[in-house]
Amino acid sequence: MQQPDRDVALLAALADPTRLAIVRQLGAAGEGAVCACDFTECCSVSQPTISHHLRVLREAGVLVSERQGTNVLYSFAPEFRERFAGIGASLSGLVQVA
Amino acid sequence: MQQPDRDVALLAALADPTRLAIVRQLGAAGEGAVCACDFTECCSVSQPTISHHLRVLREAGVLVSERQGTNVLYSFAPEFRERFAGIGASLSGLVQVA
DNA sequence: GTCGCACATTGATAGTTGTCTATATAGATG
DNA sequence: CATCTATATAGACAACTATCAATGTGCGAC
Repeated sequence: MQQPDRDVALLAALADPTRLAIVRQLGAAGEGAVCACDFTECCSVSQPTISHHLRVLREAGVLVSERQGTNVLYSFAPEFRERFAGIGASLSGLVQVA
Repeated sequence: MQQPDRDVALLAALADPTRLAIVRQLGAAGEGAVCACDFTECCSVSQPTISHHLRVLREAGVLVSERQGTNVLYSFAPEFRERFAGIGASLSGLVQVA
């Protein structure tokens, strides 16, 4: 065991079929935010489970949330793309353009 | 889209501190291959544990192995960089160039 | 052959995690 | 206030996984 690695946490957050489906749905939606209620369709899991996965993605720095009335809108964290690309670069000299 | 399982497996393979350290050490070594015996230093885990992690990375398509006498050399799988970049692209429209 | 080295496999165990049901909170509305 | 809707949290449980000690396998040297 070593000190908490932020990159490991980011990769672990994405390394789940439900969470990857959530993030892909958000990516397909473009730059905008998506209501939490819209994530219940894509994956056949219960609402609390979706909420749990959204929390994991939030705490890993993948997503950010914003209340709007009774709904909660989710969008990519500002630093996410750069961080993911940075991991690729550190792994294999991958060069990336946002 | 249709087969998130392979991508999930790739991300899960990288989402471990020991395995990420292995892959980073390999990335730092440039294009060449690295002997399995050289991975025992970076992480304070036993030899069977390293062997287990190398197997996970191999089966996920991150690394390939090649025997050379009593040693086993590990290097990046040919498709790894492209696959990792493709995941980033599918997530957030990230464009990456190898 | 057999000895020693490098790596892989097995079996067991402790810790982590994804999932559920049940319940709680926050906000809008009448 | 009462109530409905949309998320979040709590607690429990099954499944998975990282790890180790012990053992097995493959290869070169003597």
